[in-house]
Amino acid sequence: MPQQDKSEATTVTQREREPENRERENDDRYDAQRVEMKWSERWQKDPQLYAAERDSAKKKYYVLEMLPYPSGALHMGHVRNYSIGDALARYMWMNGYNVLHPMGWDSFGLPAENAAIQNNTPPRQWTLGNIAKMKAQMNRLGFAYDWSREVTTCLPDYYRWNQWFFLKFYEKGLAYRKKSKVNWCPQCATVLANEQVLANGCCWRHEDTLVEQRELEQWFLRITSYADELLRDLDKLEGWPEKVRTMQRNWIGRSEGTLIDFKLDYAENHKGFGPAGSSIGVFTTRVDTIYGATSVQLAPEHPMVADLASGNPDLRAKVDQLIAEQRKAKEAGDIGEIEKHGVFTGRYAINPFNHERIPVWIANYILMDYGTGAIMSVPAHDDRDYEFARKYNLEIRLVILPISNDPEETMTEPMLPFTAHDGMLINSGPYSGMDSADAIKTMSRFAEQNGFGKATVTFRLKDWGISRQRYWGTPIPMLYCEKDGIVPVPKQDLPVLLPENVEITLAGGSPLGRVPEFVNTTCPKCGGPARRETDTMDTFVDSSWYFYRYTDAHNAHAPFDSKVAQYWFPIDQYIGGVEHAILHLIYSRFWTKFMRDLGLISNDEPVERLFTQGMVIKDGAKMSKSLGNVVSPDEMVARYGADAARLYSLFAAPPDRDLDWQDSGIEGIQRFLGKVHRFFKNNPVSDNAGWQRPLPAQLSPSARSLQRKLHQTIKRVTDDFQGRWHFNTCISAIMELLNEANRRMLGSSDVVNPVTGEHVKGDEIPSGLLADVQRTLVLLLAPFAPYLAHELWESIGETENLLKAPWPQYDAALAKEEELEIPVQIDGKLRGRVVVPADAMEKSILDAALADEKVKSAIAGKSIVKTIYVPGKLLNIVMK
RNA sequence: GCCGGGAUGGCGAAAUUGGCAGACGCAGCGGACUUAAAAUCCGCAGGGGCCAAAAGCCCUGUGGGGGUUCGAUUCCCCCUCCCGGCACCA
Repeated sequence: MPQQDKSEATTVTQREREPENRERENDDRYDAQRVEMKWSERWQKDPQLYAAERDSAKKKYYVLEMLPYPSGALHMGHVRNYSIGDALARYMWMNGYNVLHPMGWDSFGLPAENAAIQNNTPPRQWTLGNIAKMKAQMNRLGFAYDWSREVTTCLPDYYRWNQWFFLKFYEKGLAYRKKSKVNWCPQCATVLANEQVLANGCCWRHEDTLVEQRELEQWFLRITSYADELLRDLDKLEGWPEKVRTMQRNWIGRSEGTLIDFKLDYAENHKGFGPAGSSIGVFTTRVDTIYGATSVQLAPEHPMVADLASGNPDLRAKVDQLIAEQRKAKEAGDIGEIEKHGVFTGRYAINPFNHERIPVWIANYILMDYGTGAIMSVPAHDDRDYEFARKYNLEIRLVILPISNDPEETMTEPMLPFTAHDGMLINSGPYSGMDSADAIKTMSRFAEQNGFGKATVTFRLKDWGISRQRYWGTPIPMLYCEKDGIVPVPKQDLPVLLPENVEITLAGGSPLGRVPEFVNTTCPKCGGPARRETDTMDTFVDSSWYFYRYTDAHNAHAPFDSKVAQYWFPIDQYIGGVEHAILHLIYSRFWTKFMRDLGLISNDEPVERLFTQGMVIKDGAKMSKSLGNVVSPDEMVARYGADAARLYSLFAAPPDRDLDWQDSGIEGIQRFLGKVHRFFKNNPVSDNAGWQRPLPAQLSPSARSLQRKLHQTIKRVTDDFQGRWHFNTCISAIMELLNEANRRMLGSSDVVNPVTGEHVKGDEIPSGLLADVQRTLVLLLAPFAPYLAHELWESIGETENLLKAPWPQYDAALAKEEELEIPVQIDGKLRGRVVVPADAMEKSILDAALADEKVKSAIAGKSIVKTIYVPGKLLNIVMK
């Protein structure tokens, strides 16, 4: 093998550095570092290598991995994510698809500002430096990306289109301003992100300063306008994990119910009503229980509370305490377990159905941001209301009885609270006797006809607040003019550039507000002085549509060309961590629907198939600096090579499960790669061998068995790619093929035993079959271990580009077993085995089984009741 | 508390989901090669018992308990523990 000699020569310098290696003239260890560097250099010289084809007649395939935040270095989760995507991209190339496999950088965000303060480096410089480092890591790992389409979200040629989209949202009435709460640290005098608020509610930099809530005017996108469609279309996403669809369904949280107005009792309000008005709007899904309402409960932050507490410092103080309890529970994430507290306001409201006067309470378990922030409390038919009523001795009134198929049970008093939805009304005036479903409809209609309510649908989903009081993000392209008010930046003036050389401190509010040349501008309407918006956009804006930009990454006139996007979309396979199951994936879906309504695209959904991979953990815990269990990809690549790191991340667990990283495991993979390499080196195929598949009739039983294994392996690997993506079993199958081939070749006269040097005469493996096995091994390995695969491909004299070489096909007839070993069970217990021809009938198998000594002794003295034969699998004889 | 996902040898896992439990790999043990080691190759290996040992045979075993079935890791009911998500959603 001439290539072998050449490559030996290139390692001379390395050998001189390690003298003991000189003795290893016959050392056949695989030098992964040398081979990988060689190919990496070659690949990077050809920028067109992984480029998607334009105007291709092939079928398209868009495979995408979630783009990383350029934190400075890849972690093992990235390696796993990209190894999955890269294997798929390579497999699809080999199957003749026009593959789009791009990569980019989600490069705006908080860490760049933190780094700027710590290292006194401008965010842009820090970010672009990290991108360069991580890109080099990706190239070293051998990921096949079309870098000509690279998207970097922090650059103006990308974020100008964020601004463009924002103006489109504004034009369509889907972007609006409203007051909203932010975390405010009085020491820093600035807004904090949630992650900058410690668990005890204090500032991350001032651990004894309590974070306050402040109201600021902020921009919102009206995602709720699409709530119904976002929910409905989840049913169409059959290529998504059911888990993610369920999570999104719950997140959108549609519920049908009724709005009912409870008027405050005027007699109690002789002073008149406050700014919040004279009635409390309540949302309920169970208007049928309204005759059982014995109080109205307000969220502590409900506008009415301010009216009721004005001039009542005692009440005000109690309310403030409820607010504090609620906030604490929310921050700790256990709002579901809050210890229920409430306070009676001293006022009453009127139930519009029975004109009953019921007390108005304020309670810490009522949330302002769901429904109307007020409920009617029906203790007999709601768990939480029941618990609250028991605690404060409020009346509990039964108004629903169970309906049962068993007449005995119907009309008996149920255990309280009785929350089933299919009951019958009692004590409910004219509605008594109706079933719940009918009553809900009839009572909603009655409320609507009488002007005190209506049937309605509410969502848990809230509008998307996109304003951030930070520097490193897309400037929101809006102006504030004294004369004309809020004025959008004209589209021809985009992009609104993020100024450079801004001093980043964490104090004093939004950094852009301190740059006069940014803030001060002129109004495009009146020419008078105007102020720019100084908030920037949430980085989820960037990631909501970046995958469209990949299709046309250098378009200077539009976010992308519609025709080009139409060709590539929807994304055929999207791969990423399950932590993005809600926010990123719901915003992306929203953005797609908005773009469709603008006429930019014609798909309703961005992603056809979604795959959520498991986490990479170490010693049973998530990798983190504080635990000291971080595994660095660079170190793994330096020690074992990129192929080994990639292969191990696919082999150690099925990709949807968590992966517990073990260094000893990757050593095993390194051994396997060396074994593959040695198999080729020890079994060179003579030049004229070719790789025509030998016919089975020409083969000895031993050779035939190797051929069978070969075709079975192709089938297993192919099936797993088509189906469930259990790459761990794909790789096991390839290992088995190699083991089998090694065993057979060791017995073949073609080769000497590498250890003993003996020639062992055994079964002849014809070189045609050997060539077939070697060629197929390379092809099967190509998606998983591209470096070694390319090296071996070249070493067997192939000149075609392995990247586009056709994926091997298996022959079902050659894969079929000729003989089967059928386990024989007596009463379900294994008692023997018989070897039969693959096409044997049940009768002959039974005869063979009954002739077996062990079976004979097991059935002695009993009689056969029946036999069950599962073709090709098992024979069970049932005795009596 | 709710929703979702899990639990299989010393470890990661497999059994394409009613049909031989533990493929493949790690760690381990024994052997070959070597002055020795590394590397490599071959073999053993769920647990327990019968047995001096081996061969062989038997019992038992997929978080726990029950059920359906000729047969259950797989289906049904109950329970325990672990991971992820969350919003007491009216």
